Amino acid sequence: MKSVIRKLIISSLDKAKNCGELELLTIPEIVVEKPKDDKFGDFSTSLPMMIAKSEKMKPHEVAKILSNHLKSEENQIASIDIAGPGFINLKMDPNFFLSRLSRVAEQGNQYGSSNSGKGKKVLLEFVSANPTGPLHVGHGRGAAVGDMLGRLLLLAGYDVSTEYYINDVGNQMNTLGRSTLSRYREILGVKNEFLSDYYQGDYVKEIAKEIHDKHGNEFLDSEDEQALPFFRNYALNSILEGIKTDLVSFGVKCDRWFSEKQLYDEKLVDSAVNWLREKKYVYDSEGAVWLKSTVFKDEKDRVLIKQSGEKTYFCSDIAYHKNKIDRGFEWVVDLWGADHHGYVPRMNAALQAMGYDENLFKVLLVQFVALKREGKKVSMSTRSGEFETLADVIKEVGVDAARYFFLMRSSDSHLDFDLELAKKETPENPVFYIQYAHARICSIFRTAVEQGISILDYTDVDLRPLNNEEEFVLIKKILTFTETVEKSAELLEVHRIAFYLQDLVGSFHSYYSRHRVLSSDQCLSSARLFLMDCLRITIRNGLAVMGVSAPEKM
RNA sequence: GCGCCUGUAGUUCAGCUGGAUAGAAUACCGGACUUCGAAUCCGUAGGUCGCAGGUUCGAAUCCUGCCGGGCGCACCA
Repeated sequence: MKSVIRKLIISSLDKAKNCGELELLTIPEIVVEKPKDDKFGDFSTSLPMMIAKSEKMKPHEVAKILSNHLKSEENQIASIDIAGPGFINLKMDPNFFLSRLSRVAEQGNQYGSSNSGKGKKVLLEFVSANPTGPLHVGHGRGAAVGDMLGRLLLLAGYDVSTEYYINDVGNQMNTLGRSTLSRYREILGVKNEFLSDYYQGDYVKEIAKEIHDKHGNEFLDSEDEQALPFFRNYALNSILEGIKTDLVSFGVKCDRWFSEKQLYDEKLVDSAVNWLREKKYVYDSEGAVWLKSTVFKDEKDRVLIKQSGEKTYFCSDIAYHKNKIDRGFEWVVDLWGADHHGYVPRMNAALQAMGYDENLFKVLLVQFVALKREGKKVSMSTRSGEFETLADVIKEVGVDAARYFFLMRSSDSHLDFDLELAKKETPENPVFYIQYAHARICSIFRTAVEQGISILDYTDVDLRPLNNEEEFVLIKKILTFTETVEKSAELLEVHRIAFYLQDLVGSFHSYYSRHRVLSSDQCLSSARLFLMDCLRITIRNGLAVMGVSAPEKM
């Protein structure tokens, strides 16, 4: 909607320039806003104040010129005012909104989609939790945010793929193997020490038990080095399967599972290092191989290959990101837990060393989740084994509430997840408030059918009976859905949709309590039903992009 | 010590690429069901936007300093 207004303003700027009334050597970005107070109209722009200085005119004079041109522009504008220090306020003709409302029903499940992403190829990497234990709530937030971003970018016209990077090599895999082997030996009653840096969680015992069930005492006399590969791989696969299952049951879709091991097998890590060496950003020192990341604002140079000859995690991660870009992605977005933020500068440095534009790569940091139960924080630590798993949370509060709670806050703010609140089926719980609205609208349609009131198609319905204030509040909010999606996608800010829905649905409940949709007036009933249909579509599509269900009955 | 995030109503949070009187939810209090779902609505009240300077027509928003909270600063991943 705002883009329509923006076009009108640009057109009147052109006219003013052609008439010689304005010089317009430079034109700033044209900002169209919805004024906070409705009495200022439907749209406003502060443009006169922004260009007054360069035009050497007073804001009011600029506003006068522009508003004269706007007047002749369109019959869609009901009135134009110049207000305050130099705002232009526009009030639109009711038909401006009504004609756009028809398109909502026409688009149906596609309403909200646009081409603002212009088919840009985006790769979203998210979760990528080390396969050394089950997903916990922190991963859950990353999963929910990443999955929603995928849906959001798709809706906004980006060509998006999602990926999970599996760290299936390195020390932690060995530790996992040793942990499992040690538990296995415990089952066999073989004396051995379970070291403090082993993975403490009970899931390791369960995996060991599974191995014992299938293989009995087959590894009773095996030396560590003989047995470890088997235990490592078994545990890895078992945990990975668990992660996949958790994600599926959380409604999270992942297009590709990318293995770190595969990067090594295909020699992509070596070639990335060699490539950087050719570019003179790699040097040898103290028996190790280093990247000159300080050239690109990292605080110190980083080791790629250790004295031992092993490659660092950073090293293969460079190869991975190079690979992403080689696959043709134009925007590479990573979601990381906030505890990895110190890693951002070195990754940026690595990509710049490889010669890529710094806008190509973007890290979105997802802040921590503080799980609360009856006001008390629940602690999370993989090592101690006292963590709250994602699966447990889903089991307790359900997928819808869990996803909604993860998605209702800005990713870069710390999240208090109140388990008791998420479980409540009362209006304090925001997700129920929205779902209830949807169910309530569906109920109106059921009643309409019972009463034999006809539900007209968008091509047949006469919307003119829609004329009260609350109806227009609703209509205007429905019509901002698409731009909310676009903005949310562009800024990678998922929480905007939750706030939008909360606001939209609040207006609905308020409307509902003041006006009857169904009455003896057929024309009025049809028009209002149509409005309800558009609203239902918007709520459903909004919840869908969050991955939350829109129940017809509750 | 250095770096990143953060500080807005009792609480949880929006608003942050500068705009008009700083918003919502929740809690508290007071109202509203013969009529489409009261899982709802309406109303009252609640604020030195952490503090202090600066930039300008205009600052919660940008800059600087300070204070408080979270998280990082590995030849771990």
